[in-house]
Amino acid sequence: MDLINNKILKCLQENARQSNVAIGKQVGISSPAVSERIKKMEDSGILEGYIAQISSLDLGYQFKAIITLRAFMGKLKPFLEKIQTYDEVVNCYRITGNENIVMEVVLRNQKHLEGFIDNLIVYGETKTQIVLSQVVKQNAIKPA
Amino acid sequence: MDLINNKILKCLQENARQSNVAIGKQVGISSPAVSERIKKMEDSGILEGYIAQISSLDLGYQFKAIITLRAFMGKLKPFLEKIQTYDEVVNCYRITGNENIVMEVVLRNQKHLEGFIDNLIVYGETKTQIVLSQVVKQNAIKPA
DNA sequence: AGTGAAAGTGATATACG
DNA sequence: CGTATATCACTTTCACT
Repeated sequence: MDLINNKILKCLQENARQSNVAIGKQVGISSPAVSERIKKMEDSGILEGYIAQISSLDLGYQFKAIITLRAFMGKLKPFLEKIQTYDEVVNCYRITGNENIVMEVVLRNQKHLEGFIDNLIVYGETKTQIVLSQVVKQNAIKPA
Repeated sequence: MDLINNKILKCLQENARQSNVAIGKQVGISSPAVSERIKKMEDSGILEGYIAQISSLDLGYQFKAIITLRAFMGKLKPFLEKIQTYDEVVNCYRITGNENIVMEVVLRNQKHLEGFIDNLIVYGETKTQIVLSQVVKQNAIKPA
C-alpha cells in the first residue's frame, strides 16, 4: 500500500466503472500496472467489490428507515438468520450497547413499513427512525 | 423500467465493473442495447454511480461506529455544514425522532474515536455504538 | 428499441528494462 | 515493479430492421 494504490482506491470510489487507462492517467502509471495493482488489492481483500449506487426512490421505495432492535433473550441468533431473507434490508450491523442491531431498510409505503416491523416483533423491541435526507453521500474511505 | 432493466441493475449491484457484453449475455440482449439502457438509467437518476467497496479494517481503521446525534437548539444547521468536512464519516442521514442525525464512521483507534466525539460535543448530545460485525452486507435493492 | 458490423479504444499476456 | 508491444476483447457509432 503506497501513494499510488491510495490514488487508485480514490478513483475507484469515485467511479468504479472507469477504465484502467483512465485511472492510469490520473495516477501516473500505465494501464497494465493499474490492472496488476487492482488485482493484488482484490486478492488481498482491500478491494471487496464494485457496486452500483441506486436511487431507492426512483425504484419505487417511498422511504428509507433506520431500525434498531433490542433482541429478547435467546432471540438474537434466530434473528441473525432470518434477517438474511428480507429484501428490504440494505445493510445491517451488530453493535455494542443496549440495542443489539441497527439496520437500514427500504420501504414502499406505510403499510409495507408496518408489515416489516410486525415481522421483527417476535425477535425483540424495535425503534424506527425514518430517513429525511442523506446528509453525507457514501463518502470515500481514505487511508488511515 | 422493465424486466430487462431490473436484471441489468441486479448485475451492476453484484459487480459494477463487469463489461456490457457480460451483462448482455446474462440478460439476453446485445452489448449496444445494454449500453443504451444503462445510459438512460444514469440520465434519469436511477443509477447514481458506481463505487468500490473497501475493507476499512485492511485500510487501517480498527473499528466502525454508529453515532447518533441529538442537536442542541440552533446547532443542526452548522452541524450539517461541518460534517461534510470529516473524512471519518462514511454515511450520514437526517432522521425523524428525538435524535436528528445518524452516521456511520470509521476510526483508527480509541484515541481517534475520543477526538472525533469531542468535535461533535458542541453540536449536541451523542450516542456511540461500536460495530461488532456486519450482518447483512450491502444488499442489492430490488425493484419495488 | 434492438441487431449486426466496422472502426476506435481498452484489456491482457508476454518480453524486456 | 515497471514499461512496451502485440493480440484479443470490448465499446461505440451507424445503417437497417
